[in-house]
Amino acid sequence: MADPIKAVRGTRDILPPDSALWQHVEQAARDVFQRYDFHEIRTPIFEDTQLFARSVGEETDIVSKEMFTWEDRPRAQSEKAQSLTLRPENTAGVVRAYIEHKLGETGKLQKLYYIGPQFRRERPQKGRFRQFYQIGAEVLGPPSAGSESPARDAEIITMLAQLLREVGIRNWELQLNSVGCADDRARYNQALREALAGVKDKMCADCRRRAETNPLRVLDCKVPEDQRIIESLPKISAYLDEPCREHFNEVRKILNHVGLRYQVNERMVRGLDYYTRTTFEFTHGGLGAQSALLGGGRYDGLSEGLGGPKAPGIGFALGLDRFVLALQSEETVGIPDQSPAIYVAPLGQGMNAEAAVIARDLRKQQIATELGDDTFRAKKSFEAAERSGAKFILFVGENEIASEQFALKNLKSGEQMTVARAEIANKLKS
RNA sequence: GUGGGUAUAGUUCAGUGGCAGAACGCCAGACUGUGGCUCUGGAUGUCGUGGGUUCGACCCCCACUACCCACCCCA
Repeated sequence: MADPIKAVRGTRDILPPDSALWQHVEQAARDVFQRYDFHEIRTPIFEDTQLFARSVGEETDIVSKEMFTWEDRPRAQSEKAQSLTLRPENTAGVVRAYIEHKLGETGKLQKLYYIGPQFRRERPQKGRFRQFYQIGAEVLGPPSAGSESPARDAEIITMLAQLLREVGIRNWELQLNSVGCADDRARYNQALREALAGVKDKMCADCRRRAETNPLRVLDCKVPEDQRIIESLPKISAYLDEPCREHFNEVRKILNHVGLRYQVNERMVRGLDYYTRTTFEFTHGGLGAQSALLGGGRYDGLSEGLGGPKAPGIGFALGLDRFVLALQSEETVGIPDQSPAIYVAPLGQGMNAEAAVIARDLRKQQIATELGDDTFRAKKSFEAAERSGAKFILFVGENEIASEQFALKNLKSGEQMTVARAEIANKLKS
């Protein structure tokens, strides 16, 4: 026999009953988004490779080594070959759609959310997959619509805290930072580079390398011996210009006022080039090394970088895979019960047809119903009913059909009653 | 891309250089209209793949593959 085909590395199947947990998170997100006036956008799963190169950044790990990219060969003389890429994140696609459909011309603030798979060709580990799922939201629009306001930053972060609460994740921490505008970051990068030149020889091998390639990454180092040196390096806050400083202060002021706990972490570094000003990350203790539950930030120059109008924005992406892991690590949250309310058991020859009518009618009345078949004895029906998780079992036999009175039994309590055909649904609802 | 760990029944896992195991689960019967208990019986399988050592390898050696964890990076 030929070798069976398996799911490719870094991909997986989400099976019942786990899929119920995924639906629970997705539903909670849609509910919260609705209340904050966010609306769903669905963008393509693959895009022109250039979209990600120009937004996420050519030099980032994501673009330089983690994308699934292929050449789409021309199929007619008139077609040109095009480099396509499975989306490694969704913000670029949303901003592309914003530009393409001239959403800025409406003058209205766009508040958009998405739910869907993303793809990065990384080595899989706990909480990290090659096909993974993100829920995200973006607020963007022309500055006249208020897109630049710190109120938007605070609103998004407040919404996330509410989402976490409603999903049932308790054990989280919020870290906040401002990376300033492009000029601020350039000056800070320069300052870091100079400061590191003197001390990097005393640091770990990774830091020595990062001091050259990407000084910001040094701040992320976890080697204990390096921490004192890192503490002595210049802080980003000292390099923010006045408008950026004020913006960040206002975000913090609002968050303080709504009573959200957070930590300013000047060492929090995010790996996408488009972030400006506010950046944030919610972390969770139950996730192993990949502790970031969700992350996001402001991207005031992204639209222009993609050839669009000025359209400041802020957004986030949360890792659905990691949300589910976090939920599973907090024992208080169980898998939602999706079992049927009733198991309809035909008893004896020729009862399948009668049972099918009853099951159809129950389902019409919004009762989740499982239907057996008449190859089973009564005992087998009970066993199948138990396995289905149904709370009730209904027997459909010759006696019942003749009398129009049905035996309805509560599988948990053992209580049994006789009910008329028309009353079955009512009994279940009561 | 680098490092470490693991690979035996549907699942969780024991195991020994000489017959392939347990628990749970599954199937059948006792028991063809009222179960959950019990009893009896049954099937669990390329011991990840390929090679080597050996009279003999699931076990020792080598290679490969897959999965897990970590680095890196991120959600």
